[in-house]
Amino acid sequence: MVTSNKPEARQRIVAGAADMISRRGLTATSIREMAKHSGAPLGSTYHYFPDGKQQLATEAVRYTGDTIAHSLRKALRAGPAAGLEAFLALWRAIVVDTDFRAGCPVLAVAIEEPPDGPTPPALAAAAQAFTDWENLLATSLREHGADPTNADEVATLIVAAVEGTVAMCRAKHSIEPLDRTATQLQRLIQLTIRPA
Amino acid sequence: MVTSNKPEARQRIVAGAADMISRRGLTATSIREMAKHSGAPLGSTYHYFPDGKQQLATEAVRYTGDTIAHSLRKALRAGPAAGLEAFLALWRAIVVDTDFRAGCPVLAVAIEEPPDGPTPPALAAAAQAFTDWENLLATSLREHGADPTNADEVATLIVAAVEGTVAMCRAKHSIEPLDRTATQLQRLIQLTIRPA
DNA sequence: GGTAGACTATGACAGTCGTTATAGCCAGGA
DNA sequence: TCCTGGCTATAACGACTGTCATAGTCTACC
Repeated sequence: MVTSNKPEARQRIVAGAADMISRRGLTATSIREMAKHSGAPLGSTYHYFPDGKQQLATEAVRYTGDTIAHSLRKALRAGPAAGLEAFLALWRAIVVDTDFRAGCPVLAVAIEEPPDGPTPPALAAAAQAFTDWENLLATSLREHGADPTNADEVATLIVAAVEGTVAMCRAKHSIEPLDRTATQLQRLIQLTIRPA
Repeated sequence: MVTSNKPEARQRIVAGAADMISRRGLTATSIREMAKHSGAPLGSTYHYFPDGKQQLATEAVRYTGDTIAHSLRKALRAGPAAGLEAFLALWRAIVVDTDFRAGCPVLAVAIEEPPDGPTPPALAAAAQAFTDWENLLATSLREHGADPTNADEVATLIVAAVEGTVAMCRAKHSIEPLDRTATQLQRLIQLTIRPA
């Protein structure tokens, strides 16, 4: 604790914002709440993120996208099935540990109507996060013998299904949907890497 | 136009609220906007829905859940594949017709953190809508020879995947994810109703 | 004609929103 | 010692939030 922990403050705000957005959604989360949730003063958020809420939200989405991608990449070194296992475990932990209150901030940003004009950067970051995850899964599937087209389609299905299942778990206050989805997605992976 | 169209006003408000929630989310949509969006005065919303925003949101979710369930039930009479086809077409139309601005109000409500205390009725309605859709699909799968456990799991996967895919389409401003998901879900249905 | 009840118009309430401005703190280097 | 620059504290801005109360209009029936 001798060294200043100021450099970490910015990071903490981003992580806190991601958590908050994953619970409440982007528009429904105020900058004041994000600041308080990460123990930072309101003034600091505008110091670190001069472009305001939009910039903070964008960095929060990118942070989540990169964090998940990093875990996924590592797990996929043991093959697609292990990668899916880790991907599911990751979301399961988030949902269960927060008692079904938190979910995915990328999804939350994705389903908010953008204002007229150019696509807001936060929405673009959400699209990028989805694409990154899909690419990681598709590459792994191809490397294990999947037909390229099938690999792309299954990768998209996995990301979509997991995102949707997390939402269903929150609504039902149960992780059962995630267990069901897990079984079928694993079955599909086996079918995909060993072309019938 | 001789008869009064007042009885329809309430219905219009509910439908308008569902559309609005599917675009912006529940908390991010104000009662004033919902009223204006359906051409009703603000005072009328509190006349028809004395319990305020919560009641209106709940009815909007139920309305969407029932509407989709009705279409799905009808399409499933031609079998699970036809049912999935119709389910996908339905969401595709919503997403494309609104230029990727609207999605599913049930999902939108499902991912909003409830306040402390009892589960809000809108969230319960979202859970019910998901369950209804799953049951329709699972029943149809069973009726066409699927193993019961597989039927339940595949039904959950279908609902989750479609919901997630709609969100991905909105983020990417493209219906390609829906096409990919469609192909793989159809493949999975064929595999499920003809046990390997 | 008159009256009851369904619906609407209007305005207010206390609170929050995103954002900005200004002034203050408090560490580091000269 | 002073001073510079990163960070914070405080207050304010107009606009918006959910909700309610009141007064008004209009329609349908007796």
